[in-house]
Amino acid sequence: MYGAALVNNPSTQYKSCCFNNNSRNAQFWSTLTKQDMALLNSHVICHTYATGAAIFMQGDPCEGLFFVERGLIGIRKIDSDGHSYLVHIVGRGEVIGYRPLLSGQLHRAGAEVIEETSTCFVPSSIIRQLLLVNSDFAMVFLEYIAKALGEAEERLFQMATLNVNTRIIHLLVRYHDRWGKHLEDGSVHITVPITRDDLASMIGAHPDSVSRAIRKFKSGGLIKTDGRTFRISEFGLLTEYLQENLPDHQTNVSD
Amino acid sequence: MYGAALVNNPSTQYKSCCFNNNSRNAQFWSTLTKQDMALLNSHVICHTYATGAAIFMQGDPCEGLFFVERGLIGIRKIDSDGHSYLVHIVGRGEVIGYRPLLSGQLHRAGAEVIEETSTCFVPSSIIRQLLLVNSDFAMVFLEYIAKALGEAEERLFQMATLNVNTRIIHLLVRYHDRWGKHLEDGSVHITVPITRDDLASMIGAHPDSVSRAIRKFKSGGLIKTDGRTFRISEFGLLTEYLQENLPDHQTNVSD
DNA sequence: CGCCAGGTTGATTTCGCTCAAGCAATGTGG
DNA sequence: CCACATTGCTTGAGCGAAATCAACCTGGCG
Repeated sequence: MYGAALVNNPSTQYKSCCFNNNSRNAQFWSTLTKQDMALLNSHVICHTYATGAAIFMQGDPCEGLFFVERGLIGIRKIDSDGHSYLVHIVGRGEVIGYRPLLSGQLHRAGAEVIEETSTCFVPSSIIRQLLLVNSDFAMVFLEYIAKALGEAEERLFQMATLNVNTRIIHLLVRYHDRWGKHLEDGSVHITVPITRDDLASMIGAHPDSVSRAIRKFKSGGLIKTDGRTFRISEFGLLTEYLQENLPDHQTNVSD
Repeated sequence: MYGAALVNNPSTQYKSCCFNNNSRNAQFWSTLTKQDMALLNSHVICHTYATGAAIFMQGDPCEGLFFVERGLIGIRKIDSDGHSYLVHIVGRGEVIGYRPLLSGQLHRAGAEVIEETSTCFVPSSIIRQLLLVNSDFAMVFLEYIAKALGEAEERLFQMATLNVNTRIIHLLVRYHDRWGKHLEDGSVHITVPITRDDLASMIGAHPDSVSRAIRKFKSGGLIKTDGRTFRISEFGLLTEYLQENLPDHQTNVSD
């Protein structure tokens, strides 16, 4: 499941799989020179994981960084009583493992595959080397992590000030922006294949409450559901809900 | 209140105030070369703010970074209805403004002075220049922001899973670690001069609930209070509380 | 003195958690 | 192919934590 392990398993290795110029990768790797790219490509280990596979485990030391070429990954935290919380969902074009890599800490959560995923693993030492020799690359990284920090703080603020219903709507809006499939009839389908339990843990609520909230939204005509697919016919209704239904008089500020 | 403004006000300027080798600064600036330091010192603007002053306002563009030489600063967010939330307290040796600087976003919260504060302001352009020419400096910055991200995610997790009482204890523990004054009798005094309302907003609760929780802790012998000072005679009692009183079966994991 | 902001407390209501039951879809073994 | 277990999800009823509302207390301060 690990870079280190993969090195010893030639059958899983193939290189240079993702560092060509595809648009989502560009953001991250565009600053690399030919030499940098050569270094990267000589150490990258690409691998495809089946649904359910573990990419790394909570508590593991961080061996490097995984660039997500394709697929969907869940970042999960488990507490001492075995309760499990999904804290992030990571998809195509994103990177995981950078926080522990840069802070020198252990993985504080595990990564598991939600949908078949192809990743490009780059060992910590190579990333550090690239950061040191290529300052533009370091700047891109700084910007990336600064934005991640902004998002985390925004979520923190929402968790502190919004009630369950509103948090669900916010989650739906985020899902919509990231994974919404716009159909010809103007409606949007969002399919995120996680259980209600995981969905609930993402917003800090219990599955029962989520169920009730969703029922309410359905009866209110905000959404339709079919299993794990949400259908939104009019996106405006969601944002309208946030405007009208200010549980603590909340609205988004200055961003 | 601003770097830009300060430039036009010679009376408030004085330079090279903080970039000598004092231990808390070391973390951040130790990687700078003499040339870097010269550049930094030729552009740094140091200033002392009185209690209540605004260092920057929510929604402002980010002009640079403030290194906190001394004092205490509150980071405050205000929503569209005028509700105010204290989201951070920043003290000596810490830095504010780096997130919007690096992400290229506006300030999403304002900074106000809680206790008389001396800051060293460095314009964005200089920081960016230093990050580009000195890769060790960039690495220190990456590590700093990665740790900040880790803390934000930890708080997010706690906000989602812990009840009000436990969140207060966690806040007290954090205060203890950062600002606890250890007295000769073994007790620890924590004085953070913010209102109960601000304290409540920091943990996502209402002042009434905080009041009740504190009363409970007092009657349970966990803490004593005198205005805005908390007295902790035995720190172990706090951590014990967290162990025994697992509202959602929580304990800290893997960190 | 009266006023006001900050703080505490009590009474009441609301929200969301807990627990338990039921249901549909899927899987499994006879 | 059916009986049965399992898993994911929903729903209802009851309860507890925390918000809300209102009263009151205290210490500055004009």
